Amino acid sequence: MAYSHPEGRGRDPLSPRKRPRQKRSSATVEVILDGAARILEREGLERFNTNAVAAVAGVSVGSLYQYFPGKDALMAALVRRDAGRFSAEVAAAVVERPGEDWRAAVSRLIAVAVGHQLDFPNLARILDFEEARLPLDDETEAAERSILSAIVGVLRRGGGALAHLDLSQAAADLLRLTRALVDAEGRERAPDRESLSRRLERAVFGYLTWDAGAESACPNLNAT
Amino acid sequence: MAYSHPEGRGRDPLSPRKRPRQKRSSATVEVILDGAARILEREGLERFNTNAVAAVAGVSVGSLYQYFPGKDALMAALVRRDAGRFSAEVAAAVVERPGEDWRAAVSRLIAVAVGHQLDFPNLARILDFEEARLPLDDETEAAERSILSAIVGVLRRGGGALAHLDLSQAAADLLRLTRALVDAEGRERAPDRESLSRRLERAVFGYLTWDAGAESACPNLNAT
DNA sequence: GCCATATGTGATGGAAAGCTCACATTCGTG
DNA sequence: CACGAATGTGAGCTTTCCATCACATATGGC
Repeated sequence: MAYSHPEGRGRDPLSPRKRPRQKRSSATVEVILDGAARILEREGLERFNTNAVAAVAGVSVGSLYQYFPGKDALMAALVRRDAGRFSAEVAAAVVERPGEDWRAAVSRLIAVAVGHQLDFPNLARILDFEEARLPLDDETEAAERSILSAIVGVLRRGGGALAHLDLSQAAADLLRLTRALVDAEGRERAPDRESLSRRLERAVFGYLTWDAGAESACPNLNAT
Repeated sequence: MAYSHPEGRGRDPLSPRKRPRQKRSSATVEVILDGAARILEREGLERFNTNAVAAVAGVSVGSLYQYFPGKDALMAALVRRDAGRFSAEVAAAVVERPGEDWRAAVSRLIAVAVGHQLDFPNLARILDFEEARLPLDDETEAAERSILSAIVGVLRRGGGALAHLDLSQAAADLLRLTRALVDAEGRERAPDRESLSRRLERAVFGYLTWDAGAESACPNLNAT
């Protein structure tokens, strides 16, 4: 269910080469993706090559090339898998609880981002970087759109308080901003999820609620 | 003045191999760095290799290897040069104008970041990415520290309004957050400096002034 | 168990990139 | 201009890695 094109034997260097038809081969594909993810997390982009991935995955290069036409296709598949997972987590987080404030949903989104990216911080950073380089396939793009519209949906619950914002732009900004701070925390020797979450809420709610003209109307904010 | 070690012929794979002694060779080093920057900006990390850099720079590979022991040293030199430049721009921006509000200095910092990163957005993004991988030399690290402490210095002028913040942490967060949003804007087809600056001010001042408990005390911020 | 198909293997061809070295050229100085 | 030192050159050696293919093994329906 993760492959979007028919059996196009074609020449698209990013689409998977063929769809696994038996359990065995689906398992192989998963093992390869896991191996690739592991190398990116532990060794970095530099050591990411098809031979190393196959070796770590415990399969032969030949098997890898049965399913992926090249290195970039493997990368694209990783991006797609990750985007899909993140999208699903986001979708789960934005389900509205009865009577809750929209801010609660935003906090859950922050928690999802932290949980998702901080487990494999190097991998997350590399995928983020590579995503900018690779032409995204339909599935990945759909996942990204789904993430953004979920965020927009939550912001809409903010009603008048956020009426002055371009919600699409805000969603995109908040996503990038969050990823950046989580990335940075992931590079620390001792990432502190608590501190990070507090700073993220500050950044996110700050972005959402700051009003250029309102400071002077709010004495507690600019006590010089 | 850009090289920190004596004539250590040693084996440090990141330090420049030798210091240029004549004008001619200093020019060569500059041309090489410019070529490297140009390739990163226009072709990306993938096509960044010593042969291509030498070709674009109009020198032979041999010349390149006279001054840089390897590809990573070249990259490190680019990072160092960029960090130095940015640090200088920041230092100029934080000079206090008589009677000005600290917010004016923050705005100047934002403008500096935008100006610095948006001219060569791909290069900026790649250098940022690679900086996380390379062990930074003393000079680069000093430049980074200088940037952070300049920011902290500006935040100190905020006085009581920012008293509740960990200023070092805030400076680091704001820098990362700003870089992330500028990067993203740089990838757009038609980067909009105006819109970007507005959103950056929102993000930065929002981060600085948001107070978890203050919303309900400020009616204009949460009109549901 | 048999066969067609799917899947797995890894030696190997070939291309790309890192880097060196023997030699050529230019510079600065007397 | 003469000479040593600094700098520049690029063919080509070496290493790394992408990718294929001829062949081997496994699977599932009959």
